[in-house]
Order: sequence, then structure tokens, then C-alpha cells
Amino acid sequence: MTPAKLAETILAAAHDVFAERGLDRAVLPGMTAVERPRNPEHGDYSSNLAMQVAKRAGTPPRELAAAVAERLSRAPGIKSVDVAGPGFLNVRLDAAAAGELARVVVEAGDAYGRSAALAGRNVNLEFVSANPTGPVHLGHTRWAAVGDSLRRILAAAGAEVTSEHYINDAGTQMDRFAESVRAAAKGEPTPEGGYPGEYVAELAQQVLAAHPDALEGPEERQRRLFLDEAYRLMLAEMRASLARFGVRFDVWFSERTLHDGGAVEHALNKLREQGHVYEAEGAVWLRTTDFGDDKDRVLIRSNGEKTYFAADSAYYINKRERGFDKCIYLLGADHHGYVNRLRAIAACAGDDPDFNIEILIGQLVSLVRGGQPVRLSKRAGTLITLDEIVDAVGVDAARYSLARSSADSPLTLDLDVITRQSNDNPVYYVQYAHARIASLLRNATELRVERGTDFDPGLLGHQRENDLLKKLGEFPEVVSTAAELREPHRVARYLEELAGTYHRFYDVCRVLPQGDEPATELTRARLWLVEASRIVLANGLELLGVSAPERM
RNA sequence: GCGCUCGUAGCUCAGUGGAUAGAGCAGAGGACUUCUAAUCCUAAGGUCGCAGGUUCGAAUCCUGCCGGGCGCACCA
Repeated sequence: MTPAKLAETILAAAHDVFAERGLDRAVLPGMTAVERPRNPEHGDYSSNLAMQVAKRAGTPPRELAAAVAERLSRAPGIKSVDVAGPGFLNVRLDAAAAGELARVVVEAGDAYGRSAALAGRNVNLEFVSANPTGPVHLGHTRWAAVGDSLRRILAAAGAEVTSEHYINDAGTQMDRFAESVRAAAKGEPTPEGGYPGEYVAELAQQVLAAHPDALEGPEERQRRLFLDEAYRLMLAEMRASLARFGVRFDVWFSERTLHDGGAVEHALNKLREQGHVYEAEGAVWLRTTDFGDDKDRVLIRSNGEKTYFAADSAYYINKRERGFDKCIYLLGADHHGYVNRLRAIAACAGDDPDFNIEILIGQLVSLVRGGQPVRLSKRAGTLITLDEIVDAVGVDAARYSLARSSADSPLTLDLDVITRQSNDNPVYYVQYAHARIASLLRNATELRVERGTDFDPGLLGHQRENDLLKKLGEFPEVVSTAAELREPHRVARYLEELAGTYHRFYDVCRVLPQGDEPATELTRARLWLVEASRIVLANGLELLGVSAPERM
């Protein structure tokens, strides 16, 4: 029996009790969930339903709980129901009902954990959106890992997801970048306000290699050539770095196309129609203060140039017109000042800022090495790139360590630890559980022991088997909760718990026959449980973009 | 100054109002004739930043204070 099924059964029992006693059934919630008590004395599952509704039902919680318990204990698959504390219902399942879960998981396979929780949602998920003026670096990496996992998790919860990377390829920063590359090609120092990094010199060499005459001809031709070539090379490098990190972007959206295609004009007109645009001091403004921003924002400067904010507005409106009902932005805490103005764009466009736009703010990653904080700076050359991180620890360890903690919490990475690639990273604990299972299954094949088409779930009655079954049963809810709360780290934490539960099972429950012993029904039942465990570990790791190794 | 955000074990972090606050790592002790010991078991480790409040119940919600990070452009 799955937790969801049990919750339904409990709710049904409560409905019966309410009907019997003539209580108002509207007091009961439409859905309820069961918890897994930490203390094993509190049963396999517990429900606080009676306490939640007692007050409004006008019945003491313990009395209500006792009545529900009496009915519930007669339901199939239920071994016992106790009322405890202020009104908890503590439920134990039959071994057979619990063991059935192994079948549910194995038969679902890859699909175990998927749901329709967010079905019908058409989501645009924007993250990273690094400027194409430098390599993807550590500052972006957390959002790459978290964003891509979120993409996978939202999709698993049934949402239609498009991941998107915005390219700020218009404006003066691009010109400064191109001029920095050109200066490097000429062997000149970096211009004022330009980009000094080593990568700039490398780009310069690449441009010269492809175009030996790049520094000849009219100034304007040179500028254009360096702009086009440096941009093309830099963008290709960014795409390669992110692809190597396992991050998929469905759309790379160029800011230039907004300007060239008239989308900015179109957006301005739309905002005007909604009545939130005005002119003052020679500039054109959006009255974002109508919707919680602390000051109005300029769309067109008095010199006629459109602001970055105008492009942001156009981009949002463009997304909505492409059919996305939810636009999610993943931003670092250094951009939290944009939250109100972005929400105001949605409101000014006539949308619901509490539904159509969602801005997730993540805390920044800081670094220590040798116990000393490391400050990252493009200028000082202490930038750490995504490629360097992957070279040092590999994709799995990097993605996992960034995705396993809540984006809300400031993260401190110790470079000494992370580059040591030791067991300090819990990813190995999880992966090892998968590799151990894969090894066991190889041995089973060698021994010609097969899982077969059926098994007796009642044989899975050992405490450690029960623990494992319960943990496997949690997975679908972990995924849907992670999707609803936009918190991929929940999947990682769950996998660590599952791996631990599996290791403890493995420690005391022999699966395969030893020596000349024959395979038994218990062997087969445990093979179903082991395969179910492998499936959930693999499905969970997939959601994090981390590999599930066959061997370690 | 205004605003946002974070504060939980020595370290890195979980804990969407529930029962005795958890994990990993580090440190102490134990288990290899191994279905992979990258594992398991035992013990130790806490003023959940501080002080009030809300309620049957608060690490969780509210207020104030303290401390860290970040942000406050007709910049991009």
C-alpha cells in the first residue's frame, strides 16, 4: 500500500465517522497526507487529521481519533491503529500490504515518482543567463545545478517546462568586451572599463587565427569583426561548458532579437495601453510604484536610448505571448533588488504578479581555502570557472554538492575538501548504494537466480525490509513536493536517507543464496525489493543530473 | 539610512505549526572468512542568535533587538 492510498483510506474512514455522527463533513479537508513518524513506536505511518478538524467539528480530538481508528482498523491491509498523544492516529500495515510496494515500484520503473501534480502548467524557467562577456563561473554554477534539477523535477511533476537562457548581447558591455579582445589582439593594455581576464587574450588569439587580417582595414570593420567573432566564440564556449555540466536549455534567447524584431516597441505599446506609462524630464517611465516598487523605472532615457529595463519588460511580455502561464526566474541574492520591479512589470502588463511571475532568490556561494575566505573577482583574476570545477571534481560531485542544500541557505564550499574528491561528498554514499545493488544483480544473473514474474510480498516482514519499503513509498511525494516548492534539494536529502536505509537493510538481510543453498521464495521477494531500491535511486539521481554508476 | 535575506552540533547543512530537533564530515570505540567495508553498529556532541508574543503545541508564524551577506542609477 502506498502512503497516498493510506491517506485516502483514512479520509474515507473519517467521512464515515462524520456521517454516522451527523457532523458537518465540509469540515474535512479535500486531501490529507500521512507522516512517517521518527519514533518506530508510533507505527509505520501517522495522521494528525483528527487534531486538525476536532475544533471545527466540535468533538474532542482523541474521541474523534478513536472513532476513526475503530473503522480504519477494519480496512484491508491495516494491521493495527492506535490513538496516541493529543489525537495522533498511528497506523501499522500488514507485511503483505507493505511489501506490495516493491511491485508498484518495479512495474512503474522509470515512471515511479512521476505525477500529474503540476499537469496543465506551461512553465518558462529562466536561469543562469550569464553575460556573454566571459566564461560561466562559480557564481553561475549554483543556478546551473539547481535550475537544471528544477527543470527535471517540474517535468516529473507533469508540468510542461521550457528552460531558457537569456543572452545580454545588446548594449555597451558587449562593445567593451569586444574592444578588450581587440586591444589584446593588438598587444595593447585593456581599455578603461574593459575586461582584463586571461580568457580575453585567448579569444584574441582565436580571432586572429581565424582571421589573420582582423587588425587591418577601416576601424569600423575591425570593431564589427571583433564584436561578431568574440561573441560567437564566447557563446559557443558557454554552451559547451553548460552542456558538459549536463544542463539543458531549450531556448537561448538573444536580447538583440527583441530590439531588432520590434518586440520592445510592441511591449511599450502594450504597457501604454494598460495605462502605466508616462513621460517626465524628457524620459519615458513605467509607473512600477503602483505595484510595490520603491521607485518608477525609466523605459526610454532622455537621450532616446531604451534601457535594460525596457528589454526586461519586453522579454517578459514576449514569454507570455509565447504561451507560458508561469514565468519563473532564478536569481542570485545580488539581484534581489529586481524582484519588485519584475513583479511590477507583470502587474503593469495586466497579469497577476502572484501567479504569472515567480522570482526565486538564491543565496550566494562563498569559498574558503585553507580556512581563509576566497574572494572571486574578474579583475583580480581569481575567477573560478565552471570548467575548472568540473575538471577538478567531475560533474556528479559538483552538481550534487550544489543541489543538496536549499537555495535559501548561503553555501560555503571548501576548495580543499571539494577538490580532494573524498567521501566528504554524500554523493558517493548515494551512488555507492546504487553500485552495490548493480553488483548484487550481476551476481544474481551469474547464479541464474531470477526475480521472476511474481513474489510473495508477505515474506518482506523484517524490520529493515519494512523500513526500506516505507522509504521507497515516500519518493513520489518527495518529488511532487520538491516541484511545488521549487526545492530540488529535497530530492538529494531523500536519496541520502534512502541510501542509508538500503545500506542498513543490506547489512542484515542476505539476499542471494550462499554456497550450495538453493534460491528460495524469500530470495525472489528480496530481489524485487532490491530492484525497486535500484529504480528509485536511479530515478532520483536522474532528477539531479547525477549518474547512477553500475560499479565504483 | 531604507529594503531583502540568512543565523540549528566543532565544520557543511536538513527539518513546508506536531510526539524525545536530525544527517554527513571531523573526533572516540567496535564489526571484514565481504551478495562491493566508499558499508554497518555504539557512545559523545545543542541556550535552534537574543527577548517578547500568537496557541493545545513554535527551530518553524508575528514584533523588536544583535550579527553575517546582498541591494538601493536616465549602469549594464
